[in-house]
Amino acid sequence: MNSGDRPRRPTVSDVAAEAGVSRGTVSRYLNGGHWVSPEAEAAVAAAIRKTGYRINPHARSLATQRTNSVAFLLTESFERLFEDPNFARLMRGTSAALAERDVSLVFILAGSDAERRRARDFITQGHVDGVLLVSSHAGEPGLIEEIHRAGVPVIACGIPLGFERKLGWVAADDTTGAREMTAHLRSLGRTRIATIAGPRDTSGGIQRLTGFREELGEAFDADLVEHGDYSRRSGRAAMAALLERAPDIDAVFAANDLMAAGALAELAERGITVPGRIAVGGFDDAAVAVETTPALTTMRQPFDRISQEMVRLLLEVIAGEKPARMTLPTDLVVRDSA
Amino acid sequence: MNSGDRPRRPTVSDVAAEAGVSRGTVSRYLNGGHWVSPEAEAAVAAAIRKTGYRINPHARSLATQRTNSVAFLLTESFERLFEDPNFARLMRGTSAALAERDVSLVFILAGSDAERRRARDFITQGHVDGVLLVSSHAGEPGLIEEIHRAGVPVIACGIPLGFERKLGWVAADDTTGAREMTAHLRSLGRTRIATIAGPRDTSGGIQRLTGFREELGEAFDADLVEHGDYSRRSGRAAMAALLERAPDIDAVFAANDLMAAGALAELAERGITVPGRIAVGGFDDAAVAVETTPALTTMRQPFDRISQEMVRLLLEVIAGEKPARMTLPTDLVVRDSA
DNA sequence: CTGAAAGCGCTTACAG
DNA sequence: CTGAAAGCGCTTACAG
Repeated sequence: MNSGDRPRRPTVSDVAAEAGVSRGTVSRYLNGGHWVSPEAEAAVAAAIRKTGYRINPHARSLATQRTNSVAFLLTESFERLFEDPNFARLMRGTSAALAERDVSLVFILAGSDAERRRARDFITQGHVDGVLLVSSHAGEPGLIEEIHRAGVPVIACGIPLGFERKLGWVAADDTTGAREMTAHLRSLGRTRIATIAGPRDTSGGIQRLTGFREELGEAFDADLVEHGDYSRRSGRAAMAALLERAPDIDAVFAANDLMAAGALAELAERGITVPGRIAVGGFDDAAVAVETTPALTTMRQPFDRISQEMVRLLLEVIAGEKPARMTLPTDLVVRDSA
Repeated sequence: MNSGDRPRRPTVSDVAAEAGVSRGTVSRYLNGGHWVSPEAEAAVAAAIRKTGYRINPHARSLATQRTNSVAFLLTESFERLFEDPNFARLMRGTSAALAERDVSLVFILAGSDAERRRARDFITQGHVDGVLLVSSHAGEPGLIEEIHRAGVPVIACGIPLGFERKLGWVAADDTTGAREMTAHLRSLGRTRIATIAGPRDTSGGIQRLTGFREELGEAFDADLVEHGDYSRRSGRAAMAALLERAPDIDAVFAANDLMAAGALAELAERGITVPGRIAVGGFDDAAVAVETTPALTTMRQPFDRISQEMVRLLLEVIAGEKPARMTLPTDLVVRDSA
């Protein structure tokens, strides 16, 4: 630490001396209080109060081989982090779930190669007990591979392409969700349904497109598919492209709400009514869904549940169990756009 | 860690044995390579490669009493973090500056009481060598006090109200910046200049208002002051209130760009031309400044410089020096709104 | 330049 | 229920 004149921090030995017990007893008190008599317990508690003792996490980690902290690893850029609200929801959800169990969360952003290298070093060095892997893109197989090979427990958010069998994960049922939205659009009498799909290197992007295609069956028209990168801007561009190509479309399923919002902006600019002439459906039920005009009809992803399960599964793996996989259902939320 | 069948991680002893040197030599190699012969160096390097040795950070921290990591402590809610882009810029800037010196950053959000308690425990327990304190509000004197009392080095971003003498900090020259913007507005011939001030419990809010008042001198009219909380919405509401109270204002200085953007939205809705009838000036030069219509004239805060200096000063304090304070100038950026 | 040894502050069988 | 002792994996004077 800093200034040399800072008094030495009290240790278990100081507490033990003060309480008139052994260090072992103090340690037992610190770790749940099992096998310590009421008298000893009281004495130790008083001694801790009196000395102002604080446990030294490094000494403890060295002895236990545990850090009691996990990493939230986001392989995205700063820009994406702040643009896509889903990340914030996952951060908040996992952070809360972890707090309840008293394990701390260290947040790691690895958008560039240099950052990925540092993240790999940090994680494989043993700074954390496990990692919550959050990133839509399949990218960084190298990073994930190295973390996995180092034996560090990992639970991914969404299906980690290329690692679906090796890692545990919890994902929303994208295929079924996409089918449900598509069916909803058809139930409205729409027949020329287009989709603004997500990135091809994300499981969500792939599966939502699959669900869309499956539900449409014979009615599926490859010309009515345009890909975006989940950003608002890309949704707007995709909508424009779709309109040029097929002016007769009467509905659009966007693979996330941000792109749906972009599409809505493009339609508004062109004076095309929603849902009058074109119905629009999104995915996520992000905050933006209620801020657009008209408000978005969308598929709700259970982010809180996803966060909780990720934490639960990760803690299980850390405790020595084999990694589990979990798929959670989504819900149709009907608002005004479709 | 987890599965009991994971092979034991190699230690310095393994490397030493492999290289045919002592553990001390391996350690010296690991810490800069001073006082180790070229032969020993080569042998150790080879042994590390062969064994796949990774340093154990906890053992090292226990021995050195250093963690080689610092905290980025943000006493704001998740909502604010994602709404105010300044936080993201500071995160990125400090993160980059720290990466260069190979110290890691642990990000801590302490918006609620429970989170503040956890943050305090984490920090005073010795998980990090120091903290970069980022939060506009004076709030949490308790948290700051306890961290300070525990002897943990702290450098604040902006002047930490109540701790301006105790902690080191680096701040933009808010008073001068506000004066400059106000002078710019007057130079445009505006005479009824209002301000949407920042929160009263932030040094930025206070000082930008002070600069505004000082520059106006006799012309200052307390009726033309409305306070916001730095959010876009509050800027819009403040603009509306100002207009109700004084329909004749011909210029507005908003204490940050987000509020300026809110004000612009309100003016647009009322069909009031900018800068035609009312000129609008902001503060920050955030990304939003070039996205509004018209583009915002604003005071640029040197966030990159602020980030770098914060890191430099914190590392100094950690190294044992007394905390320094630093005020950085801002620059007028003239665009279209004033 | 190098090695032996002590020390950093905990935890955890083990014996009692 | 409790204490003595070993061990976790490094670093750092110290002596050579």
